[in-house]
Amino acid sequence: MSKADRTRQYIIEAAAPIINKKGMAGTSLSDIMEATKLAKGGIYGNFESKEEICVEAFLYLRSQLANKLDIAVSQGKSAQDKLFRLLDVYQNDQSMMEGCPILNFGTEADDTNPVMKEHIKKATYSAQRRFFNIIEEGIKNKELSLDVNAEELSIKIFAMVEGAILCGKLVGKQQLVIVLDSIKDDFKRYVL
Amino acid sequence: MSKADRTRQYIIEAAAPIINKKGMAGTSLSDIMEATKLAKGGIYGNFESKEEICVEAFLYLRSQLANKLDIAVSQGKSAQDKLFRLLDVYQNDQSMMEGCPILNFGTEADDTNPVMKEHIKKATYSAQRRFFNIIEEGIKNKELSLDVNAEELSIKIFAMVEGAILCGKLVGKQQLVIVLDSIKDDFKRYVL
DNA sequence: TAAAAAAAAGACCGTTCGGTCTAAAATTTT
DNA sequence: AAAATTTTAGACCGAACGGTCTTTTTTTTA
Repeated sequence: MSKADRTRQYIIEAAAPIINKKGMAGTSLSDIMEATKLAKGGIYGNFESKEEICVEAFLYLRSQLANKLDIAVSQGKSAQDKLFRLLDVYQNDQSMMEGCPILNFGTEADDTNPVMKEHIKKATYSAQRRFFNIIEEGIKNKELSLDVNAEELSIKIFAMVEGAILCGKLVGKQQLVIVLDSIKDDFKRYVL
Repeated sequence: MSKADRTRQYIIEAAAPIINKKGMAGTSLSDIMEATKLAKGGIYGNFESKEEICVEAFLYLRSQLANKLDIAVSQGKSAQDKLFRLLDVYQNDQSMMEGCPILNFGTEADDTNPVMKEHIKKATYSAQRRFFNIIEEGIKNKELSLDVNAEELSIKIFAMVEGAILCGKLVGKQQLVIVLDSIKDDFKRYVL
């Protein structure tokens, strides 16, 4: 790994939380210079635009979160256990404190930035697929009622989680907890 | 209504959809000048900062949407009818096409703009209260099961709606429809 | 309709923006 | 360790930013 590769990664990791918090338009190059303690040359030697940094920052945050979620799922012993552990990451993980990157980047990019939007769309699909896989496997293993529609339910749960995160940020964490708990309660109805 | 009052309102109405779409940081004064066909003096004679325009734009969008939602509710003949009409506005109304202002402004303001955040918090409460009132009245009128928790359910439905709008923007309208339909299905379980 | 008051135009301000480029510094290769 | 290469610093660029102020135009009052 060359010096440049390490610096590039360092910049991404330093910039990502700032961009996630202040938004893409709201984050200036000087914010990134300050966070990295690097001068302009150090930044632009490794990236060709602010936009590229934003894209990489999103991909980084998304993969960080995805790793944690995947680990939580893999530790679950049943469909219900997997789902509950997954939701607990959304509820408690430190890196979620500044909000889900899909939510933060998604609301800003949807109307303005087609490249970014495509990345976010893919991230959304894969987040939904994580729920889908749990449900489908649960059905296959006869843990869950046969009449659950895995596709619809996974989309619904994803929407609730994102809505819950929004409520949590706007009103207070108690609303996040209320919604995530009610996802769990709803899910139990399908467990055989 | 003085000329200034009319111009002020005109600026708000012209700027609001742009700010809703491009974000507060992403909307420049020249964007607003272009949309209003007004010069700087015309803008700054009526507002003292871009921030003030953003706040007024949010309050305008919020009240426009609230009116439509309130009308839909008032036309409903039962708790279920009221809720379904309300959800149909979220699903079909033209002004929703560029996204819910609570979602758009909320994700941007939560970490950066305390004044704005307070307005959004209030808007969130009142959006949740609209669901709450329908549910509580439904219980009172013996249309709904006594064991529904109106507070939790209203928060949950709100979260689902916001999540649904996000999914609709990121992936496609079909996901909005799937989630809103499943809110309806869930609700029917409580109808006596 | 003339005088007074209010509102809008647009030149202007300093600052910050994203981005470039050369020279210096650090790293890598030999 | 010396030479060659890569990487970083930071001065510099034009453009665009939010915001001010004086002048002109429009509206209101008399």
